Amino acid sequence: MHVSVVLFTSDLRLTDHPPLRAALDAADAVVPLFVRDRAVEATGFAAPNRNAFLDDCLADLDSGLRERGGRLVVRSGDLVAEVCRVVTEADADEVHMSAGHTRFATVREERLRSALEAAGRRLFVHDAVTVAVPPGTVTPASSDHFAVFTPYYRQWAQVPLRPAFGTPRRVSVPEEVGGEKVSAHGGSSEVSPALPPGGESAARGRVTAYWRRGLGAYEDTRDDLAADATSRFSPHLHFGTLSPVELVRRARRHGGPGAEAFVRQLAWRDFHRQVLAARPDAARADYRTKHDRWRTERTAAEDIEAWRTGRTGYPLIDAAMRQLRHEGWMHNRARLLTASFLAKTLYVDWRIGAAHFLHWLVDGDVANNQLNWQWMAGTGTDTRPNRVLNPVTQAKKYDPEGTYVRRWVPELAGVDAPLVHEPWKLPGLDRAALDYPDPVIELSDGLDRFRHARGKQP
DNA sequence: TGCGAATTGCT
DNA sequence: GCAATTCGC
Repeated sequence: MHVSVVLFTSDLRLTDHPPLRAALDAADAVVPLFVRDRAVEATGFAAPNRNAFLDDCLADLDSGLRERGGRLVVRSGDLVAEVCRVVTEADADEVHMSAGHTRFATVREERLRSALEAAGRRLFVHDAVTVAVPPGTVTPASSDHFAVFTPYYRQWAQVPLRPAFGTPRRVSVPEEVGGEKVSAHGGSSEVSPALPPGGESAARGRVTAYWRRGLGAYEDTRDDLAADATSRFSPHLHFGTLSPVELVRRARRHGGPGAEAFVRQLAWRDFHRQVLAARPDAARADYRTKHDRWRTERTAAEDIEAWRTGRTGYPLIDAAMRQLRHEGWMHNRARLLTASFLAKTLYVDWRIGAAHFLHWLVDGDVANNQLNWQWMAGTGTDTRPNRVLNPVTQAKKYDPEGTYVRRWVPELAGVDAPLVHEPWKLPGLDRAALDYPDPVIELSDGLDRFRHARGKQP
């Protein structure tokens, strides 16, 4: 009897899953395996919200497999060692998994390949599972990756997508392979109170609802903070409970300006991945350094703490930072504004902001998070000079009624727009009654105050 | 190789 | 509208 192993990573679904399909085609039985890799903790990118969401994903994957006559095998330890152990126990010939695009993922993949080949087994790594268009598929004439989104997108849009696979009817799993008990997360004090549920079932429910109501209006509503009309697919895309290939295909079939704008945003995921695949160090180092001498924990402790806890005195910034902690999620427009505020207005090292986001975001993703932070900090792929988003101007534009601010900052619940966005302009007595902090910095002198610290090195 | 384009801010 | 930088053709 032929047995193959499907190693699940950031692809926790049964629908449109090329490694699972290939494993089923190659063997009479498969072992669907997930390894809680101890080494992930050491990357510094693991976090309570994502661990809780992951528990939901695994529980749902397990029940999906059980409905099809199988089950999910979960192990803990060193990923390479555990996969080898399972391969031996099941006497499997081959292992199928999807490609990762961080340095951690590619190094781990190579270790696994060597270990398996030494044991006479084969590793198959599948592309186009966690992205629609894999890194390296399209490149500019002069480089191994695109550094500007628009020319990338023009080519990306021309790439023929592979067909989307359906959900397998039956998955038989050999009985002799054992694993840990799988159950949905029980919640803990570390986890955001309004964390969304994980798992492919929840993801597909969200797609159905969004396709019915949200997608058509995406172009017009995606930047409206109060409407909160975005898809909220991001955690599902991060954990792979949704397939990017399937989403792009379905959106294109749907058609219209909303679907087009939505597909364009999905292309940003692939764009950031092809940058990170070519420049893995961009997860921690400047992609294009400007030799900034950032303020740090040591020199800006109070400002950083005010930003983290949502007490900067800029209502929109504070609303967004509180939403992040409460939901483990933040509106994309708010991510740009809070990042600009920390990196450009407070002139704090983007890594400090990126680390805070990765701690709380349930969709926290090395490629998207780090490269978006770099984009906003001016060290990334955006070349435009000194782009500072003004938190008051942007608040009036994207939250004109102040609804978003009042939703997250109860101190300002009784203040109307436009003053809700600049409460320091309220008459003295009204302002004193608010119990809301004064701005940590004047917008006008923000950059000037720190610019002396910024200079080119010889 | 000159030129359009880039999740924009400020006048 | 202009700012004023870099990519990619």
